[in-house]
Amino acid sequence: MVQKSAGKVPKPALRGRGRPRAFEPETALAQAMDVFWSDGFAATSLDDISAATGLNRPSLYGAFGDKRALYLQAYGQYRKRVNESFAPLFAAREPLRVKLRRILTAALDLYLSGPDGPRGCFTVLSAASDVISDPDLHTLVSEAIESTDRTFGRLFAEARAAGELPKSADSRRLARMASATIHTLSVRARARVPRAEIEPIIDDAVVTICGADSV
Amino acid sequence: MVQKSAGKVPKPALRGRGRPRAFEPETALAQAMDVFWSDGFAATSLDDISAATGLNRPSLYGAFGDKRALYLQAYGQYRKRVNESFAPLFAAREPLRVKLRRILTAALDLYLSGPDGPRGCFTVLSAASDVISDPDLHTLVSEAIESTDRTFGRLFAEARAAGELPKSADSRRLARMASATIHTLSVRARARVPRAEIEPIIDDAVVTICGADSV
DNA sequence: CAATTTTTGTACTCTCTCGCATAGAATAGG
DNA sequence: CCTATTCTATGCGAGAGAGTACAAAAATTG
Repeated sequence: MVQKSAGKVPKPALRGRGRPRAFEPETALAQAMDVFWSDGFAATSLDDISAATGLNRPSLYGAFGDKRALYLQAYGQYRKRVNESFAPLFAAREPLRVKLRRILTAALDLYLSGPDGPRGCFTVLSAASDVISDPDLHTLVSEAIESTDRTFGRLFAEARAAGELPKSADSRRLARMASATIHTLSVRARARVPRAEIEPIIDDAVVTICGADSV
Repeated sequence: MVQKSAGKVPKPALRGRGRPRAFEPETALAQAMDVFWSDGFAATSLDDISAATGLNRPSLYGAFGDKRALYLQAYGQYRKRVNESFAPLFAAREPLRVKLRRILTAALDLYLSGPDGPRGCFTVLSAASDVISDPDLHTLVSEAIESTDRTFGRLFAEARAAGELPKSADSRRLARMASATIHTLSVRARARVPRAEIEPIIDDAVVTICGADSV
């Protein structure tokens, strides 16, 4: 079996004694993530992942452990990638109103993306999964939710300090509302609500959080 | 096998020719709903449902059809029951602020309830499920989301007509925000966020929608 | 080149699960 | 009382799925 990705050669660095891996774990994990993200933990078989990655099951076990461990690592990679791709949007030097709109629109783009239709937010899906009763996944998901709240909270706190929000603004409260927007975007995207019906929600959130000013 | 419910005797009305049912379909459906609601479609086996209802699989097939049909009917019953239990809250003659708080609190109560920990909203779970690609379930879930939006929309339109909201209020926009609150409550409840950390979100929503007035 | 180590691929086992076939039980009609 | 009809219960069969054993392959080290 051969990994189904571009002909990237696995980094030869740090190779040990035996036969070298014929695949990049990062790539395989990304491909596994795609399947779990579409179908969820229970409905995804290791054969599905084997097909998606081009690896056979023993290689998957050798590299990642059992199905549960693989899911946790795939979800971990999702969080890492999402954090990396959103960080510049949060750090941008733009008016709050513009920045918030860009962030929410990027989230909607992400949730509507997918090879076989919209997939929503992997964190929301993981919370909905039956595996949420697993303590390790529960920890990851809780952290993800809190992290989103905190990241929005910092954004609004800084905006208030910069005079973009009234002094009376409660940054944690605004952050919870932004997170709520994220969650409703995910639910509606996954439910295949047409994009045109979802986009007004972004307007709602921007107006509610930043005020009904012009522009 | 005997149905595991209180000793309710099945209604003898409308019985046909052959051997009568030894169980009430409504009760069995409610028990099946409980299992699906906790674990989702894929992670629930018919043996799980058989154990929960006390019926054996052929009886389930005879009464409801296959697993997918059973899920659809269980979810249908969920919607029916939820609609029935929330209707009086929407119809109550109370100030909007009080009414909205009662509705959102009842939703949170529902989402935190469950024999084995909080379960969230069945509609959100169904949207997150892999079965959302099934056209029939997709239709039911879309209807449920729209129905919630519309019900809140009517509430706010009437409140505006009664002078409880400013004439400038956009009832559909406010309805989307109330639905977003519902969705974030579900996600956080299912993720086992402690109730005390979720409740402020209800305050946020009431303030955002009804204004920051006293009381 | 031989020995060692690690990965790969095939094939296997064991369990779970869906759906159904079939026989027995309970009821209504004649 | 006998037959037709409908439900219950045991259990089968085919298949999917998770995890692993084992041998072959590919690399490093001496």
